[in-house]
Amino acid sequence: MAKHVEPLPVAVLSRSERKQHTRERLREAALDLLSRGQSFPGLSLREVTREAGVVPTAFYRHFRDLDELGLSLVEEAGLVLRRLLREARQAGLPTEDIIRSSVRIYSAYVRAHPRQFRLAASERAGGSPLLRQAIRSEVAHFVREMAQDLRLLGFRADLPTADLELICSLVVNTMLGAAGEILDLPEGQGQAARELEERFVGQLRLIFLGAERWRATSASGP
Amino acid sequence: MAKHVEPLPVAVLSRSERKQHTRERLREAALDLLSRGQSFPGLSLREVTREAGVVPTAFYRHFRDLDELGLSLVEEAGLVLRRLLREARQAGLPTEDIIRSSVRIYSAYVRAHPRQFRLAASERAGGSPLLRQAIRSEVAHFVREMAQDLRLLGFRADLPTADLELICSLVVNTMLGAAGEILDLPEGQGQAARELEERFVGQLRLIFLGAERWRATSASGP
DNA sequence: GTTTTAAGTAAACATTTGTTCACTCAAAGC
DNA sequence: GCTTTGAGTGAACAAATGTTTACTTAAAAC
Repeated sequence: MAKHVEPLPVAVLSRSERKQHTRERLREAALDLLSRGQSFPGLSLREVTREAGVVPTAFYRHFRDLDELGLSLVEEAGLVLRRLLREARQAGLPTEDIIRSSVRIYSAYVRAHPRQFRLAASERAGGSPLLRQAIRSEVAHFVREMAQDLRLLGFRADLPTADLELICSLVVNTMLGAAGEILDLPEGQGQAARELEERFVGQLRLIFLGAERWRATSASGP
Repeated sequence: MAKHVEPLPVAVLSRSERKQHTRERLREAALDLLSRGQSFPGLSLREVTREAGVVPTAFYRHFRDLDELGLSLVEEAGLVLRRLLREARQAGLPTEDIIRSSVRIYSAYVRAHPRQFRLAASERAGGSPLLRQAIRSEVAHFVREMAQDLRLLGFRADLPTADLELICSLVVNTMLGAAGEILDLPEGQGQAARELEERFVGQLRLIFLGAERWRATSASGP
């Protein structure tokens, strides 16, 4: 008749700390379910609370409904994305083959944050209209930052910002598409992973090849 | 006390015709729900049968479960996609600005088959693993056909097929992404639609600019 | 030390879900 | 014409869903 295993030394936590902790558990639970093949509109509130080890009604102490939880997850995914950019910025430009090494780094980063990338990649087009819109807005934000970075790097300094953003938007679309496929690889498929990476490298190369020859659109003049 | 409105002159149909007809109603119902904001994993069997005007149990006379229905929808979407290619082939090359006019045609085609394109665009990354895989396979098929078409048109005749497919895969990714956004436009937003189209045209231009300069990968030699 | 507050619990609810079973009844097969 | 077949019905089920309502109980406020 073991009643209840005390999950953690709980007494040391303040009330608000405890609250934030279960809130986190709920978010984690949803993320786990999502990366276990579920998709967001297929989630149920009770499922999430069950996974979090919490009674269903406790959910309402933290979120109005599942959509609100989802939005907070999207926000976090946006942070993860932008952190990627920041790290890439600090790493500076590698010497040799910049695209290939970027893809390697990106690939590792995706695998290090599978749940956020799966969320971003798979609910970007599917899912509830609310989440979709939120993700689009995060992606747009990311694209703007990336374009700004290209500008700081002096890449195609002659182009107007809108053109740089057009290029970056293409890159990001390709990146997120690749993320979805990377995460679908049945782990340990080294060969398939390498082919995928090869294609990804090729596509980015193609894009930048186009970007180098790109001539400014007429949008900059009256 | 109106019992039941006789929906159609039913007596003239043979048994198998009637069966195929309700099967079609079920598929139509699912497509309608999907393009009304629902996503596939959020669909319920009863919901579909309700929309189709049929009792829930009738569903099992046509499909084992929702996944089977979904697969048949994906198959149809694949047909629609490939029909697009065939029509483009017959239309031949327009004289002036080939990319812009292609985008116009594509855009109209997407709006003419919104449900199939929404399915393809939104369940390609999200949704159930089964549907996702099926859609990926349809898309791959489409990419191969498109590459073959480029070959027949004499575009970059020097490149190996794998490279043409790499290019086409990039194009198709961009196309499907654009389809998702086109369908999300709150109808009547002419300005937004034009901006979207402009970006779409730009990205394709960029891709083909890169494709023209592309140099064959080393994969062709031993 | 007493009172207040609020995170989490427990029970109960009205719906909705997927699936079963036995049934009708009209077309198809003979 | 009689029999067989099978698409669609209707009732019933166990299970799961979202949400409300009243409750415990320990930290926070005084």
